[in-house]
Amino acid sequence: MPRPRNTAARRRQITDGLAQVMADKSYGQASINAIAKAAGLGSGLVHYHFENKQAILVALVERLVAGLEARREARLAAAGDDPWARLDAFVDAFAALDADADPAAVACWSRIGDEAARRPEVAVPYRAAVDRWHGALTADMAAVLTAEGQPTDRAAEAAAGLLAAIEGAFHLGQAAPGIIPAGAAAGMLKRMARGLLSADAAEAGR
Amino acid sequence: MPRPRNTAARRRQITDGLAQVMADKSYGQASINAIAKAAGLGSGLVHYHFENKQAILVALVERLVAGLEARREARLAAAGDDPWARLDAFVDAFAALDADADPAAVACWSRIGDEAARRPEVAVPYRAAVDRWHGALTADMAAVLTAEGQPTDRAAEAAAGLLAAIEGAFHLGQAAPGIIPAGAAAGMLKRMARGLLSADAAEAGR
Amino acid sequence: MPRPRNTAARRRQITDGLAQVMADKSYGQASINAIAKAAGLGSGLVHYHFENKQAILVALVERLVAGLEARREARLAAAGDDPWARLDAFVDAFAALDADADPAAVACWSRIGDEAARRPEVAVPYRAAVDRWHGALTADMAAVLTAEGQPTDRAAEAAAGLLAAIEGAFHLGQAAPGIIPAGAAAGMLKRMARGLLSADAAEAGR
Amino acid sequence: MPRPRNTAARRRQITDGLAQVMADKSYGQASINAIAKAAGLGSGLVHYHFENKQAILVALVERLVAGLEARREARLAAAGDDPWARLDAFVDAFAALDADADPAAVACWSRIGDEAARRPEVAVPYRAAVDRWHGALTADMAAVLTAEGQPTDRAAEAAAGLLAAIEGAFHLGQAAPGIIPAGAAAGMLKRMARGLLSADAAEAGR
DNA sequence: CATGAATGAGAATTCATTCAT
DNA sequence: CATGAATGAATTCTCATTCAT
Repeated sequence: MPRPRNTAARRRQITDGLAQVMADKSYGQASINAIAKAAGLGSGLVHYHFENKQAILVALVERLVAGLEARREARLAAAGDDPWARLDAFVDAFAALDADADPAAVACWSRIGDEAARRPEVAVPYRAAVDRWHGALTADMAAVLTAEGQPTDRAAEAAAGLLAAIEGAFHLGQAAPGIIPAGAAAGMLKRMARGLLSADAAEAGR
Repeated sequence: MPRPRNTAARRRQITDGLAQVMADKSYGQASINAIAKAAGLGSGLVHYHFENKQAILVALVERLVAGLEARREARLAAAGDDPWARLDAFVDAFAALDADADPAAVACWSRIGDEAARRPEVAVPYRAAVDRWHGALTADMAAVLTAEGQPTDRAAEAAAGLLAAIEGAFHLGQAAPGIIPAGAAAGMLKRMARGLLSADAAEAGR
Repeated sequence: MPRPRNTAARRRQITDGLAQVMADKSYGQASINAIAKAAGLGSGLVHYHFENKQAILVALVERLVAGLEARREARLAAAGDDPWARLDAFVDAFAALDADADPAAVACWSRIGDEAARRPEVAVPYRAAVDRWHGALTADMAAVLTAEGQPTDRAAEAAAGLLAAIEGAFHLGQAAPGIIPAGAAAGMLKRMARGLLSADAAEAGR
Repeated sequence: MPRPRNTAARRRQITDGLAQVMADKSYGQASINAIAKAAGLGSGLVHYHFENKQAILVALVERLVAGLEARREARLAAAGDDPWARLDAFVDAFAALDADADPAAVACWSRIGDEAARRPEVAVPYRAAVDRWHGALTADMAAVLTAEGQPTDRAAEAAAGLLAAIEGAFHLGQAAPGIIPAGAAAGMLKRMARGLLSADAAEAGR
């Protein structure tokens, strides 16, 4: 009659705690004590459930990625096969993160890329997600280009551009709040996507 | 006969040191000792020339901003009054940072927005620069829209979108190297700018 | 119907676990969790069977001592009353620890003296055993000296010397493996014992 | 006009502090704070002068080894070429450690072998010293055997035996104080050396 | 008896900042 | 101005011990 296992719930509490702290502080400033306090747990328990601090960040990245992908899946189901609708589903999945109930997630995501650039363990799930998204976007964009009778060789680059714009919207939203009007992000990103795929604009930038 | 003043040179050495260290580590991980070593100076000297560590970051932000604005000024002179050329000058000024000799500056800039979001002192010069650029871009974009007979009310939002995309290109370049093909950033950004300003795309995103 | 008692078996499992862990780590580095894992038990159970961590070490010392004395008893039975044979039985009992199946015990023993020097509770059984062995050795050595017509006043000192050499063989075997050739320890120790008891060598060291 | 360098003196203070603490506690129990207090320094300074705690131990080992070798050199000069005298010089160099002013060094040395067995960095200087001493002892013992017309093939093993006995005298002196009478160690060890080299004893241990 | 979660004190280590020279 | 030593608080991590089940 041992105490029932609750590792999954505790790990979730702790990653939530990190997300809350990272809404105000950087990952480096998020002390284990602050995370534990935000999670309502003793500090020793954090290291009982996680090997080290970085492992919490990795788990948080995995959770945020899974959440984003779940949002996208939900919207893709409604989009059917229309390639523009599929692109919009992608953008909306990210923009909805902003609109939805989890402001901590937004603040975190804008910081995670930087941590990934310096910490190989964090880079693994981050980069895997980015590559997955880049592949999916490239396919959707190629479908758009094909439907419009254009060559598809610019699809990968255009997908990278849209990813960059999405990431940038998160970052700018954190670093310079108010510059992007509330609710404007999704429309902005869709217009940029259209610019990336437009035949007219193809010659811009030589 | 007083020793000749060399404060300006020393401050430059030290901000350079910070930039070098921040190419590999986050600001939080950049210790004063590491900065001093990268600058080729004794560690005690750092606090003689700077009140505290954050002041170095502020000075670095100011220097990077000044550099970017100098690049833009140089290109604007060549652009004359053509509004599209002025927009391209903006994009090129940032993209050139990438192409130019200073990879440390690129790595730093992608990190500075995050620090600005958490540190009021850093936010001051960062936000001032972003606001300045946003105003200039808004004006340039309004000029484009006017020239094309469109209403200018979307100019501010479009300017925010382009800024976001520029920032995003820096961030994605650091966090997921290789996703954006080398040399492709400027063209990508210009196409996105055209998308933001296109009459056709105006209805995208409802 | 009460659950059958298994305390003795559990205590044995746990002291075995400590011995295994101490073959690789020092006592200080042997955590309760590691001991429990090596014993194949849950960590909470350790403190059910032992008051505290040090009690495990004390129990282990008692077990190793009992094992050594059992080996000596077995060999003494074969040695009869011949004083040289009794001395050899002592040496062989220790050297056999080395040759026998329990390398963990060897590694432990070389560490236990050090712990005994710092922890009174551990010192109690350790010191008692050493004193017992010293007394037995002194008697055996006195018998040898008497048989050879020499005075017995050097017996106690000689016994201490042999004990030191035995301990030293364990320590050196751990700290500098290979210095003592495999299988050479027993012969070496017996020759040293003869040196300690030799009439010729009596004047050495003034 | 910088503050004068005093790193060497500080490192010496700190290794002395470790030696003092290790007279009462094991290395594992010797906290940085305790070492710093024993050295009369702030705890932060310890890590300014040493990379980490283990580096202090390594430096201490090197210092103790150097001290022992200096003692031996001094005695060797007086011993001339007489092989017995050279052997006695070795034993006396170690036994004098006991008699001399530094009881902390004795307590440390008895512990260092154990640490060396578990920590590769500590093993390097320890093992190097042991190998050096083993080589020197082997040569001296071979000279003795040659002078007495015996074959020299047992010299290396005899040297290992004497080293073991010396180490054992340190350990037993710590773990069971009083067993070895004060001042008796050197004579004991010399008699054991004679036993190891005696023609009569050669057949002992079969 | 048994399990594994929980606690909290203490350990090593880092580092911005201050100071003596 | 400049150097590098010194300080002490903060941080991550470990772990014996206790507890709920």
